[in-house]
Amino acid sequence: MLIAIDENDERPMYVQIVNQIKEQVQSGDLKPGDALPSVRELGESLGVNLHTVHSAYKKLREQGVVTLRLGQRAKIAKLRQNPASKEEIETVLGTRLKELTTEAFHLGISLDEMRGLFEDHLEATQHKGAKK
Amino acid sequence: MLIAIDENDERPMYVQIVNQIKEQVQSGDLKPGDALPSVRELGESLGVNLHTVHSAYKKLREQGVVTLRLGQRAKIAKLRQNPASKEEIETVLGTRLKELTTEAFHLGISLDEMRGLFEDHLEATQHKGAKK
Amino acid sequence: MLIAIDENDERPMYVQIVNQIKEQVQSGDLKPGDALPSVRELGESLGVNLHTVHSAYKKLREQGVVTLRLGQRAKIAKLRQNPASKEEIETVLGTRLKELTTEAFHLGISLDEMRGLFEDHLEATQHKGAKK
Amino acid sequence: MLIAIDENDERPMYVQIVNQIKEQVQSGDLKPGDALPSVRELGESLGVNLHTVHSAYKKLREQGVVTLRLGQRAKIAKLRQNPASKEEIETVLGTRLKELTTEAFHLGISLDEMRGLFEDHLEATQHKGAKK
DNA sequence: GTGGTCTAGACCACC
DNA sequence: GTGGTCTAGACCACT
Repeated sequence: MLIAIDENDERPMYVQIVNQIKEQVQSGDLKPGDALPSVRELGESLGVNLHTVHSAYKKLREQGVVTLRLGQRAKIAKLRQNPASKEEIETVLGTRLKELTTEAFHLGISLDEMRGLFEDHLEATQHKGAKK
Repeated sequence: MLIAIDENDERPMYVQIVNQIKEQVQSGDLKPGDALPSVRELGESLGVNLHTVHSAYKKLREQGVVTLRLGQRAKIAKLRQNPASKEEIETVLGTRLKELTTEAFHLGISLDEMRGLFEDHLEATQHKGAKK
Repeated sequence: MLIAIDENDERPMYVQIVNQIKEQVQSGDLKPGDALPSVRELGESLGVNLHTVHSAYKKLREQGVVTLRLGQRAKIAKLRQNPASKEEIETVLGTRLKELTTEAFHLGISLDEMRGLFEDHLEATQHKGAKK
Repeated sequence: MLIAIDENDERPMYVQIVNQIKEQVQSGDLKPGDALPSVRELGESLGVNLHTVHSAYKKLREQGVVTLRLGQRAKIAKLRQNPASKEEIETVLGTRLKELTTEAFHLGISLDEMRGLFEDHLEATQHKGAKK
């Protein structure tokens, strides 16, 4: 469990924690059934309020990434079997994709360069997943 | 100038305005030199306070998308000629790309499907840009 | 944190706040990681609205001088390691240098006197930085 | 008389006009007694309102750079004989010098580099003055 | 009429 | 408690 708060990242701390845990699930560092550190442990090691860690865990439960049970540690949930509906995918990812390319455009990047960046990223992700 | 505030969109109104104007610059609907509506006009037509529009315009200026000068309407700035540094690109887009694929993973989408979505979006963007 | 609004200074209050904080970072009175007063506190102590302080803090964030995160006090950011590009330096400082000497000329000051003034100022700055 | 409004320069147009005329007086392009273009001429050639040019000329008169007489063109005034008092110099230039070095500091420029920049600028100014 | 600054007060999300 | 957003209304400087 390597989680770190990036001071330069302006997003709320709990969002950073959520994202990093989700990334570790994706990469395979965390597998279904694995226990997460207790709220207290993680809070201490990150130097943040327990409250903050707790709201991160709650968010992860909402998204079906972890399961929480009173008195027990949070556990990574089973991966979802059935993929989201096309509609949901479009709503959640479509907007973000659009914004990503708009952002790229205003940074002066061509669509082809963007494509390259995306491919590189996808490959890196695949390899990372493979080696685990 | 077609801008609309989506009440269901949880992001701040001024961010929605910023994004939509940036999209219109990307699509070619707005070209360098074009004048934007005054903060009062746009505010009225959107049913929001002029200050909200103003903060959107300020954000756009920060990002080099528009130029603001006292006494004159906001104008679309000329497009940046030299693309951002590799570093900046990586910081700004890299993180977002990573999160996008993580999001996709947790929606149960394979990387190949993700690639398809991305390609579709890129093509749509290219055609839109071309037809203008 | 000694900040004061100069009523005779025609520049906006928020700019004065920005400048004074940047000076204190330069002099070493404020160091990376140091927390700034809350917008409410500083506003009260200066006798200005908290929004005025807030817009100063936002400007400082734009310039990379402070980091802002919801729920936490503004903090002095770590100093930039890699200096600005020659281009940026020329645009930002070149114009101001040019105007400074033009101003000096019209005040009847010779370039040599100007040089003296500049040297004096530079030395004063160095000593101030050194003694901290 | 080569004057141009820089669209990227956020300062008021009249300020840009004022500065450019003062620079041309400094460089020797404009000499005491020289007539400036009429408000109408300059306004047309710059594509700005007469009002804007007029307020620039008024500002120049305030600063003793030009003389205005009803029905006549603005004329470059005699250069000031007696330099400004030390006090005035310190008030006008001291603050700006301080801000310049603070700006430089936050751009990651060392005081020595700053010194170099200043020297370069001063030399360029001297040569320009000399060749006229 | 345009953007820019300031005040005032509200409510929210985060820590 | 903190900063972030939004409203509302005032006044100013610039075009």
